[in-house]
Amino acid sequence: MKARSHQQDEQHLTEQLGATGLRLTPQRQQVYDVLLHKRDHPTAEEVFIRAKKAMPEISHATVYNCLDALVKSGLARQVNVERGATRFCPNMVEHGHFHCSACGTIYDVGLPHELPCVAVPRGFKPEGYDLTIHGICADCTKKK
Amino acid sequence: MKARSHQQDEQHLTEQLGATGLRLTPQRQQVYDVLLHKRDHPTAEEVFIRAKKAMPEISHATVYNCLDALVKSGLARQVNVERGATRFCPNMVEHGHFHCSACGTIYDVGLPHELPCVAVPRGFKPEGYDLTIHGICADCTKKK
DNA sequence: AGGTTGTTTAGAATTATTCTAAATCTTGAC
DNA sequence: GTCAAGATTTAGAATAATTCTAAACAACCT
Repeated sequence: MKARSHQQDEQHLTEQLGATGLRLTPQRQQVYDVLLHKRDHPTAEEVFIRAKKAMPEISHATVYNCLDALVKSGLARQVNVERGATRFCPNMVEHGHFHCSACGTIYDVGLPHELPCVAVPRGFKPEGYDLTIHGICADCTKKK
Repeated sequence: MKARSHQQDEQHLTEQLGATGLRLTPQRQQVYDVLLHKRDHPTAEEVFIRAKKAMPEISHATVYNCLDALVKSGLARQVNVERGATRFCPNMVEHGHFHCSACGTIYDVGLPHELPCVAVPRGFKPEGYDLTIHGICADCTKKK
């Protein structure tokens, strides 16, 4: 994993947001920091709780707004593996997700390189894809 | 597509539900009929509205219960492509989904046969996977 | 400075889903 | 067949997830 200085980080954020016509605000910075800090695919609610520790005045709606801004700018991905709250993931390297149906944990997993050979019907313009594998993770397999 | 007689259908339902310890009830039959009738990946709410036409007394909670029963018994799949209500799909042949980010429509798409070569970490037990392709469908590409 | 536009805020509103307790139905034991 | 046990349905309340609204604030351009 290539480390990035704080300053580089900030510049990266500013650039990516800027390219989408959005500004880098302290709130967006904070929400992004939360995502980077613990990469456990938190829900918006969890991000809200964590962000409040460093920025107690931040509001619910702002967290949703910031998350949307990050997703639109290509700084984070939305992850929907099951009914319930959407989760967020700052890992923008191409990867899939393993969803443990026993404990609910979501793990990032690598993808084979030749995946995008899926045939979409004529005229359809694919822009990206999500792959989720459902099953039982190593921890839960052991416990049982 | 192989057609099935109504009677075969009913037997299939009874068997699949029975294998999961569940009964075939008129409500479950009705909900399944709704899914089969129009395969547009409806939300639970939409299924509720459609089911009510034939069975006005059916309740909200029952539709959720029935959908869960069908999913548990392998008669339908849940589809989560974005934030918002979960959708349902009675197509149990292996396939992926194309989600049009312009109109929101979800299309079933075929999958290449050698897909499951994704490497999951040691100790993980994969049981199934979902593939969603995001992009613009043919209709929306034309319109623009 | 002044106007415009983008962003945040608190809280209300809406949407999606689950829960609860009572009523109803099925099934198996007698 | 009748009855108890367990499964299912129902209406409505409760909860969870997300979006909306209007006012305040901030940054940017001139």
